[in-house]
Amino acid sequence: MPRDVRFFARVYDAVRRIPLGRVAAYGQVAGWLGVPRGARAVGWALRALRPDGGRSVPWHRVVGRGGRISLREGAGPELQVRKLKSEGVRFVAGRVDVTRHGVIS
DNA sequence: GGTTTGACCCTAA
DNA sequence: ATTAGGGCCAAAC
Repeated sequence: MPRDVRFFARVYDAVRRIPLGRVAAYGQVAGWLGVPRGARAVGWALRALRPDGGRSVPWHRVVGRGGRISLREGAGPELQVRKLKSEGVRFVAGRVDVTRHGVIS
């Protein structure tokens, strides 16, 4: 893997290949990048996406392990939930139904 | 360079 | 079920 490619860019590419209506965990995305323990770094990359508004990256399809929404306060969590629901993603007890919408790998 | 910061995650209590 | 603590990684200070 070319090391000259910025980590952020690799994260964004990985997130882009999450199909509509499916979700992936931060740690899962990290695994795709070859950094199994880099979940936090993935979150860090997505946080940096904020100024952009995430228009080119489906950031809302990335959730915590077990389908938990990681965004803490403000308009964050609601926005993510709204976007997911608009894609047909189901929620159970406040979490994404990961058995149903989790990515296949 | 060392230190701090997070949209994490696992384990133990 | 909920909380606390520690380890993780990459970028920003």
